[in-house]
Amino acid sequence: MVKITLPDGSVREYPVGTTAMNVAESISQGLARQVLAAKINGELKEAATPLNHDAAVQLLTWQDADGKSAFWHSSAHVLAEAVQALYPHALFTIGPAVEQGFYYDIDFGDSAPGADDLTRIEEKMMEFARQANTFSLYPISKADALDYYRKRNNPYKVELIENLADGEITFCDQGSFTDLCRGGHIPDTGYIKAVKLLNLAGAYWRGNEKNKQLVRIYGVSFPKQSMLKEHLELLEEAKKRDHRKLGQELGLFAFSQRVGKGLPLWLPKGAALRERLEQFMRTAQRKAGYQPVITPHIGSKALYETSGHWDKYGADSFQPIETPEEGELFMLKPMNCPHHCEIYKAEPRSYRDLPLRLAEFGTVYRYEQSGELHGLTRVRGFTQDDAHIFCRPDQVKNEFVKVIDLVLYVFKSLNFSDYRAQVSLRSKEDRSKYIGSDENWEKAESAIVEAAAERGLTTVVEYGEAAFYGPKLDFMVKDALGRSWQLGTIQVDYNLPERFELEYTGQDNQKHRPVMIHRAPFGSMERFVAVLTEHCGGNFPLWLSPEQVVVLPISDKFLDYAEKVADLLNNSDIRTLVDRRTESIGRKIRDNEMRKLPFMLIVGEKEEAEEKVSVREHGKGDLGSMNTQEFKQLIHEEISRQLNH
RNA sequence: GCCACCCUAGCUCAGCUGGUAGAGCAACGCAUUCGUAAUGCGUAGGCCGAGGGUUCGAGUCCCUUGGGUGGCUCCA
Repeated sequence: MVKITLPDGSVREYPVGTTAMNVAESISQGLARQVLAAKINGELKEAATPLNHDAAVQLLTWQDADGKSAFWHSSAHVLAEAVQALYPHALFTIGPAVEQGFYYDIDFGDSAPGADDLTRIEEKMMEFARQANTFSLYPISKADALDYYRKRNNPYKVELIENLADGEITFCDQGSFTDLCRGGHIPDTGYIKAVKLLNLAGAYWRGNEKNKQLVRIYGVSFPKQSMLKEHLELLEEAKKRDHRKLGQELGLFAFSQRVGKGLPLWLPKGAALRERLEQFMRTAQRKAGYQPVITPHIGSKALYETSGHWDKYGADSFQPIETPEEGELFMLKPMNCPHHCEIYKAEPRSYRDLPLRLAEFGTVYRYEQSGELHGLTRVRGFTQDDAHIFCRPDQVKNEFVKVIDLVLYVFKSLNFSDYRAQVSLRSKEDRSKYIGSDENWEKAESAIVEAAAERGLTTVVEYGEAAFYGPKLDFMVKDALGRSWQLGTIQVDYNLPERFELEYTGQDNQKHRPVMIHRAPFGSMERFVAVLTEHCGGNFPLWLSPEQVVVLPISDKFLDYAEKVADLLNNSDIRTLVDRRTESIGRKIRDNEMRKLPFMLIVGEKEEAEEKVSVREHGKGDLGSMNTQEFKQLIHEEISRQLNH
C-alpha cells in the first residue's frame, strides 16, 4: 500500500501502482470527471501516473492554474499534431502553456502559413481532439531520443536533448504525434472542446535575435465551447477600455505621421488632465521637501560621455544635433539625471545640505525600436515626474521610506489597489558587473528591503535584476489586456556620483561621495495617463476630470439661466460648461453621458423659478434638485473625499 | 529592427471572383423649443495611407514605402 497525502492534510491508503485518477474516483465520480492532471510531490504530472511510493498528491481541475496549464500545454501538442499533418516538413521546437493559452514555435522552412491558414489548422486540431487520443508519456534513452530527432533533421530538439541528462528524458505520444516532453498532460485530447488560434508571430529560437526566426502560433483552448465564447467576449470588453480607443473618443491625445511615430500630441482635454496630475504631484513633492528645478531639453554630447550614456546607448538613440560651429554636438536629453548632477555640482555641498531633492517634470527623448511603440505606454518623447535625491549613505533607508510613502499616496489617490512591487537586487553569484563598493550595496539592498517591509509592502524579490549601478524598487500595474507596465520606480545609483565626481564635505571635514536616488512615482506622464485611463475606463475621478459639470438647458429659453449657473460654478473653481445646442433634452443627456461627464445639471422652467438645478450623476442617474450652494458643496465634498484619505 | 495582419469620409465600417465609391454617426443648413440615454428633413464631405507595376480597366492583383495592431526567453 502507498500513503497518499491530499492538500487538506488527510492521508489515504491505496494499493501500489494506483493513479491520481484512481484517487479522484475514490473521492467522487464528479471530481474524477473534472480532473485534468495532478501534482505529485509538487511536480505537474499526468493523472494516469502510477503511484509506487508514498506521495503528496494534488488533483488539478480547470479551477487550478496548473490544471489550465496542463490543458493548454496538451493543446500545444494537438496544435503540433495538426501542423504536422498539414505541413509535413515543419520542424517543432518548443510549445509551452502561457498565462492565457499556449503557443508553439515552429520552423516552417519556406512554406510558412499565413493568418488565413489558422482556421484550417484549428479545424485539423478539432479533428484530432475529437479522436480522444490518450497522452502517453514514456522514458527514452538519450541516444534513442537524439537518433529520433536526427533522423527528422530537427536541430532544435537535438539541441534541447543534448542539454538533458540521460535517464530523465521522456517522450509523449498522442495519436500520430510524438514529442519530447517532460509531462503534465490531460488524460486525452477529447477534453479539448474548443480551440481558437489567435495569431502568428515571429519569435527567435531561444529568444535570441541572432538565431533563426521561427513562426510562433498562439492559441487558447477550453473544455467547453461556451467558455471560448466568454473568453472572446472578455477580450472585446477589454478593448473598450484600451487607452488608445478612449484617448481618441475622449479627445485626450493624438498621433500624427507628420510629427513622427511615438511622439504624442496632447489635446486640450488630455493636457488639462495631465496638468492636474502634475499639479497634484508638485504639491505632494513640495510637502515632501523637494525643490523644483528646470533644465534644458538638450545637453552637449560631452555631458553624456561623462555620464556614460553615450557609450551605452549612443548608437541606438536620436543622433547628435549639429550646430553651425564645426564639431559642436548636442543630444536631445534621454534622461534628466546628468543635468541634475550638474546642478548638484553648481555649489559646494555640506553634509548638512543633504538630502538634496531636485525635482523636474523633465521631457526626454529615447529612440525606442519602432516595434516597441505602443499608444502612450511606450513612446519616443515623454515627460518623467523625475527627481533625484542626493543623500548620505546612512540616509538611504529613510529616503526610501519617504518615496514609498509618496508612491503609495499617489496610488491611493487614484484608486490603484492592484499593483505589484518588485525589489531588484544583485545576482547572488556573479557580482563582478556591479559598480560601487560591496559595503554600500549591502547597505542599500537591506535599506530597500527594510523600507518596503516597514511600509507593509508585499514585494517580490528578484535577484540579478538590479541595474549595474544600483538596486531598485519598481511598481507594476496591469493594463486592460493584462499586460504589465512599470509605473513608479525608485533606484539607487552609485555610478553617476562617481562619474560626475559629486562630493560633499562631511562632519569630519573630509570629502565624501553622496548616494543618488532616482525616482518617478508616475513613471512618466504618458504611461501614467494611459494606465489610469484604462484603470478607470475613462471615468476619471472628479478632481481630475477635464470637465466636471455640464449645464443642460431644457430649451433655448433657459440658456441665460444656464449661463448664470455655469458662471457661478466656474467662479468657485468647478469646471463647468453649457450645452448650448438646440437639441432635445434627451439628446443632450445621452451625448454627455457618452462623453463621461461626471455631473449634468438640467435646468428648465421649474429650476429657474426656484433658483435650483436638477442634478444627474454620470452612470447613476437623477439625484433630484437642489440649489447651487448645495450642489457646490456636494462637488467639494466629493473632491475632498477623493483626495484626503 | 524582425514575423503576421490592418489602413476606404472627422469616427465606426460596407464594397462578391478587377468594371471606376457607399451606409450610420459626427459636421453644416432649415424646421422643431423639447423634462432625464438619439426630433425630422436636407447639404456638404473621399488622389480608397503613399509610390510604382500588371491590365483595355486597380479600392480590389503584384512590388516598394509610410503608419497602425498583436507578438518576439513565461524553456523539452
